[in-house]
Amino acid sequence: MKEVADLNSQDVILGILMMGSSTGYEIKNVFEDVYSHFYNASFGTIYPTLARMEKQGLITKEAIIQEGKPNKNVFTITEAGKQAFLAYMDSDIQENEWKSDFMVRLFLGEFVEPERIEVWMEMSIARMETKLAALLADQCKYQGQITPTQTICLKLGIEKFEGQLRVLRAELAAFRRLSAAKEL
Amino acid sequence: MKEVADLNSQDVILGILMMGSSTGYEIKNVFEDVYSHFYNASFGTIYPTLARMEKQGLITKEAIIQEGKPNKNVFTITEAGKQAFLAYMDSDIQENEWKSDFMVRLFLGEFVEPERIEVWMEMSIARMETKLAALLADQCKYQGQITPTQTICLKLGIEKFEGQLRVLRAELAAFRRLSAAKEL
DNA sequence: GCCCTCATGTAATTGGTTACATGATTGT
DNA sequence: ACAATCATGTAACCAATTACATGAGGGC
Repeated sequence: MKEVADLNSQDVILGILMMGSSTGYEIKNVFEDVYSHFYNASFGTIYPTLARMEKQGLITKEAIIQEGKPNKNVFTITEAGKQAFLAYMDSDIQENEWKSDFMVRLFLGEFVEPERIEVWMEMSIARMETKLAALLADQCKYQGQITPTQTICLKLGIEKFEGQLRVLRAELAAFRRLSAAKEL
Repeated sequence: MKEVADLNSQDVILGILMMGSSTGYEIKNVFEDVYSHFYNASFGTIYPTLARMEKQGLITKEAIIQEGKPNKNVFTITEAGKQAFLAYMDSDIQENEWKSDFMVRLFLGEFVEPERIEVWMEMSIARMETKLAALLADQCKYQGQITPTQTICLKLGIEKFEGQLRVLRAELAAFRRLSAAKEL
């Protein structure tokens, strides 16, 4: 038996449902939008989890028949679900987990040509710029209508990308100067 | 069948073994030391992976009999292993994956009392301070003997924690002012 | 007496991913 | 024609975690 439950999709979905009833499809959108820089889950996780939660009585399902669009199932949290959510909020906070293929490569950079490393860094910068832009857009979009703690989340995300970009840009420039100097 | 292989322990272990022969126990230490802010793996992953890799001919095992200490198995990368490593380095870089229980809670902060949020933030700050201190210590310890790209990794890690700490400290102070104002 | 370091390994479980399957409607 | 949006779900697979098992030596 597992002694300390770590962060799982059920708890996060419970949290999303605390903010209002929702469908599996909408939950996926939430994960891709605001949640994207601190959690994620696929349809293959969301739908079976929702089904299990309903069986456990944590949520209820209401089928909505739509015209011109596929029917959908709206899930609502129950009293038991709210208690499960509160139990999660009461549990110890698990450590952040963070896996970066880019940083693994960078760490092993000595085994590839410098040009490759430059390309990696450029790609990484481009990816982060895209994500930063998305967060900045979110900040404008949701301005005034999100809670104070949600604002902190957003700021933390923005700072993360801005900081990484700052370092990466400076290091890429330095790296290029070094390569240029070697070629002479 | 999986079309795009994502970051896995085998590739990372291959990379560690490129830097020199090592035991499972030593690899675990590497994960807990320098790698800790961008990758991690437990003994339950390391030993079975090493065994599989040996069977596949990617590495060779040499048993070392020690006195006063348990015997150990030193693994060395083979030619086939080097090729597998290079194939990994040639593959597309996977997106960073990042799950933060702390940020999930923060996002759902409206459902708990403000005092709880303060405690969470304080805890998070303390944890990050510890990790930052470790990285700063690494920077001194390995100064001059790590590769340029490894230095970038270290800087990226330091910046990450410093940035998060900056935001968190400022927001905690603001949060406290808000709470104090409400109480009057 | 107790815990830490050194050192390796297995077994049970599980949480999650990818790929597949289906299908109407709307926009380019 | 083609792709995207809306919408739900299953099946096969697997990578990884936790807990357990073992055991000597050194420091407190």
